[in-house]
Amino acid sequence: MTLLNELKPFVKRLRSSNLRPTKQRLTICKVLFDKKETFHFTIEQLKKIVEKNTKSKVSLATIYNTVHAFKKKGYLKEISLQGNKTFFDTNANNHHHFYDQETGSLIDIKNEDIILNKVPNAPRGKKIKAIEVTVKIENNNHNQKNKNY
Amino acid sequence: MTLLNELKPFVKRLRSSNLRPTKQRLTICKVLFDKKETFHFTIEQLKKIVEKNTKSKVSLATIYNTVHAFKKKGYLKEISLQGNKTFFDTNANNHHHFYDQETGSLIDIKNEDIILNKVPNAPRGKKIKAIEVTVKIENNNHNQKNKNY
DNA sequence: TTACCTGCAAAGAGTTTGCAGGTAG
DNA sequence: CTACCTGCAAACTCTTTGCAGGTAA
Repeated sequence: MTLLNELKPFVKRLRSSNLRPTKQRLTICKVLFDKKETFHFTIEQLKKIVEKNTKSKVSLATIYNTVHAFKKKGYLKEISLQGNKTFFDTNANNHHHFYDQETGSLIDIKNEDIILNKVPNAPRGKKIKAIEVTVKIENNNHNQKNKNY
Repeated sequence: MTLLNELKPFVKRLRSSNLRPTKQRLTICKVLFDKKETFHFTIEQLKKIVEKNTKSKVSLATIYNTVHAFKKKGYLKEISLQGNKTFFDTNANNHHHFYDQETGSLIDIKNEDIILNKVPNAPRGKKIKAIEVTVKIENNNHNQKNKNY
């Protein structure tokens, strides 16, 4: 395939992870990593975006394969949320989120905007691997709405 | 049915929630609320415990119905975790957890053991509904083990 | 009697897997 | 040529729903 310059870093990244740089994977890389802001997605959403980019269908299995490979390599992080859908985050560092359950939207919280002043000791025989804070948000007028029920 | 004294509070609780105190629901109540410590469970786990208690089968649909009714009433809380299974917690107050992903076990963190010193402002038009901290833990020797891979 | 509840089975939603054909190296 | 990858469909897991028969009030 034609190797555009903009794709070279992704080819390199894939190669160094023992993943062949296929057309599908390069598009997924471009969607995921070619942006300044981190971004949050479900498998279904990613599939739609990738298909819009390539203007052709991509198999669900390929999306799952690639996302899981990237997760294993540490390029993506799976996010803990209520509900059945799995969210992923292109910011693989430990950080925190706002979560609006009504809309399903996720927003990064800058690390300096949350300060944990006290952290418990891990249970015997265990150690702390990561700390994740989820700040659940809702519309300002939520209570008023609820008064009708 | 025979109304044992120990069940009376549950009958009352169910009645006040407009739920009929059936045999199944009373057993579920006993399993969930008749203990000093809070407890964490999946639907599947609760089903097994309830069946052991009643020494008879209970329908999955009944477990789901009842757990969701209790959640709506505020007796149970759904917990945010990675993965496909939904966990519930008999401690419906806002509090935090240790989560060991290797074993799937959840442990409450006492509220005073986590102090958030700084909390971000909610995005425009939104307000904070709850803050949940998940402290992911793993075995102490986890890194050593991984050195083999 | 009436409204509600249970159990079963079917249906849904999200995810994973097996395999035949295709592609990178 | 060989190992790996893609796409499709089937399978799986967890959850929800529809409905007939049963139970509380």
